[in-house]
Amino acid sequence: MSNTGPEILDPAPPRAAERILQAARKLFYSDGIRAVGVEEIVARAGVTKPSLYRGFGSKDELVVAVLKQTEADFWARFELSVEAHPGDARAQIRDFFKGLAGRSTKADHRGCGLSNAMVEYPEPEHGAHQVALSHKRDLRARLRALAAEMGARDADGLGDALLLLIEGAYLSSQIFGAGGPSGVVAKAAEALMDAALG
Amino acid sequence: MSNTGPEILDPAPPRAAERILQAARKLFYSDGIRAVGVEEIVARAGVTKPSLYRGFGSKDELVVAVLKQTEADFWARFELSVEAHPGDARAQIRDFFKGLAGRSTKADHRGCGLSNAMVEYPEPEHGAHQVALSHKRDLRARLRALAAEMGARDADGLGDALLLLIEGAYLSSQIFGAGGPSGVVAKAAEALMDAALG
DNA sequence: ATGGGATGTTACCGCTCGGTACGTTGCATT
DNA sequence: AATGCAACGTACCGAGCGGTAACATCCCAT
Repeated sequence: MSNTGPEILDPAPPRAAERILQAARKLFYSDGIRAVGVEEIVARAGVTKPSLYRGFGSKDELVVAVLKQTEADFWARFELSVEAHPGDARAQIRDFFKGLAGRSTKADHRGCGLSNAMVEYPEPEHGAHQVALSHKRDLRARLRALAAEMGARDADGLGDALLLLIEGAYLSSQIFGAGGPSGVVAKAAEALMDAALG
Repeated sequence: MSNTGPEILDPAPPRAAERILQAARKLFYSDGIRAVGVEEIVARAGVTKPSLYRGFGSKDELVVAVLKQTEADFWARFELSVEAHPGDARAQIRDFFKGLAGRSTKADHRGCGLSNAMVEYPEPEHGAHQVALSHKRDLRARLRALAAEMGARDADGLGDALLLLIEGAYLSSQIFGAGGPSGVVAKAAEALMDAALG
């Protein structure tokens, strides 16, 4: 009642830009980027349009900011799998695929926001395209490196094959929802690794 | 100069609706559906807007018509692989994956228009979503049936794994362009079939 | 030759989009 | 208490969207 001073439990009330970023991320992910207008974003964020354009120069810049955060979260999850099994590349991959299988078989999952952005923005000039492409290139290199680390004969081939499974799980998850083919992604990855290590 | 009669070299000038359908298909495929306006479509088709709305009730209906044609072409290609190797399910799959690998590693390839439509239209009510989903369900069933036909222990598992590779190639092709991971999709499919047949 | 379907032409509608000029609030500092 | 300043809201804009009305024209079949 009488607490008029700075809020202790929430000392930094989320700035408008942060609320916009989170609202945009949810909406872009679930509905698609082009399908969501700035009006809907600010409404969901509980702010107004000028706040969006003060924090971000344009909708496109907001899209880029959202995708960069998506990428950061991806790598955070990925490194979690890596750190869980130090020095064991195959166990790291196995761990990651296990998590992927779990996420990809949940209803309303929409795969990878970065992959989806590549579908929505084929033009190489677009910022969204560039962020997503750069991330996928990094992922490809990372998978190839892990494949080499686990001693695969054709490391690049195994890394690429694993990437195909990952992207396939992303796409299939939003096509089929729960009970889709993504349920077998971890087992398929095992089979490919078996074959490449044999 | 004096040729005012019917054109001999082009005796059946394509009806407006047909030209619109083909123009829309190219544009939707290369640029994305939401990114293309009706004005651009009729310009490319060399017709005018009322012709579009006489042949198709709305843009959404045109989208559905385009996707249905895309689906028909897909099955035509698929059956070509099947008929090329009567009674040999594994050879049929191998043939299809070979063609898939070839297409998916060409620059400017944009994967599967039906998969892309699922990304652009997550809402189950949308006609584009329904056409694409129905097709993917059919494809899943078909792959599972072929896996059973070739004697896989876990036929459903193999069929789903092959579907993951296919969708992965679709997505990867438009992410990486030429030289992408889709180049290994046929080899990966072989490895999975080997593992499932023992 | 003539009627009718399909097409082209032109102009327009309402709506929503991304984006902005300008006024208002609230809080820290002095 | 007055001031300064950053953050926010109100109200608006031009453009492009999907879609339509009304009318002229072409071409083919009868």
